[in-house]
Amino acid sequence: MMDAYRSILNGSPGYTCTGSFTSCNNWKQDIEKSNPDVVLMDIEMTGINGIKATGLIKKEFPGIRILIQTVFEDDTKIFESLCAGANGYILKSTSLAKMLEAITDVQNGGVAFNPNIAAKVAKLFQQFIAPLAIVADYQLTEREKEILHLLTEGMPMPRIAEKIFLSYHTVRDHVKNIYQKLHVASATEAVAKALKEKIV
Amino acid sequence: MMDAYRSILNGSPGYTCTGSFTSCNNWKQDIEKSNPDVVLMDIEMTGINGIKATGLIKKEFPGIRILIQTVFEDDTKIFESLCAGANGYILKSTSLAKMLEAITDVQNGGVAFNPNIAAKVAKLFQQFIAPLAIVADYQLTEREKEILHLLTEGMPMPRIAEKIFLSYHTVRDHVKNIYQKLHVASATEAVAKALKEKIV
DNA sequence: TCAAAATACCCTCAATTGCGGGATTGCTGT
DNA sequence: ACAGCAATCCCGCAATTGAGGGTATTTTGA
Repeated sequence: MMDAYRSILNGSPGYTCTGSFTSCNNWKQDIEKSNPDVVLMDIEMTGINGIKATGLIKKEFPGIRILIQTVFEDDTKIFESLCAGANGYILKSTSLAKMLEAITDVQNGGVAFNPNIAAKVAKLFQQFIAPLAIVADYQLTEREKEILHLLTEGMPMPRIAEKIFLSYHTVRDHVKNIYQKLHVASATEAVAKALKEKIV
Repeated sequence: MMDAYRSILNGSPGYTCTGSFTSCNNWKQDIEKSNPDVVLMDIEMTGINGIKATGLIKKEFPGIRILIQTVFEDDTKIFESLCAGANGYILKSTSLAKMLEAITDVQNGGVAFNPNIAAKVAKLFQQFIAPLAIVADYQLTEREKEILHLLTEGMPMPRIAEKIFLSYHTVRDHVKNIYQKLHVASATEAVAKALKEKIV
């Protein structure tokens, strides 16, 4: 398998395989010895897996570009690869021409995704970011926001009163109003809503 | 310009241009009349801009796939397009062959990015999502996680006890242990920590 | 196999909170 | 000028919570 890739790459003008390794156990020496522009990384590996290795290599050699190549198409792996700093994620089923194209793209500073992988990335993006973008407005006054913020720090009302030089009673009144505006009935609920809908 | 695209598409086997419009002011009728598989969307438009239009179309016609095509390459536009539900983002400088390929990919359920756009998407991903992924581990047991979760819903302990068929006392014991493990001293603090560090 | 967890249950007391009232001041918009 | 509202202060009662004690069963790992 490895030798197949090696032959293909070396047989393609413009590409040279500077090394191939079956494990990431000696990744540091391997990288230093073969000195690649682009690493074709397999996720499924004994010992250190490809995603972990990607993180390690990126930390040690930020200039090296890493293209993940795998049979897996699941969200978690894609997610983790992106977090680890991978410069691309292509499936092993990808045609040779596309693979060489991806390597070139990655070497030129781009990031390569299969269209269906890109779809998953976009989906992940929407899943995680879109909820963050909706900032609900409950018309809280400045005081109320201030107190709500201190509540989200876990500060009990007596402490809050001391901190912002208000009477304990006043703080409790503000909290009462906050509950009304947020339609909640307890501090934990208010804090949860504040953090989930990032009102703080 | 528009006519150029129309001719190119109609001249390419497998592609048909069912309509082209200079604004998104009548997007609904336009879509209904032309009934496209894929919309090639321009961001720069008078009236409703392409990103807003993408959001509107996606809401009204979830099945229609939208490929953003623009001269802009800035992070904000890419970010917004993704949030609006775009199925691709390619530059106008993209070659014709690549553009047709992108349209096909998008029609087949994929998402199309130029390699450098994909690089920006990956960067955005790492910027916004990776920080969210650091999940602190406080060695909570299943029960504790369950109860902590209910706390983050704003449920008071007596209700939690009913809900999970435990004695009120037991729930309080678990909560005590949670406080110990999270190094907090109140429900609001625990909820705040749980949500901020997404332990839930 | 045996100790350590996890799980479950119970009690008490003081602190905190939720909720119902009532009151004053100062600013804003009509 | 006056209603409306934010902001401030106060009281009391009942419910909930935090912190301290104690016990027993089951599961789990060294």
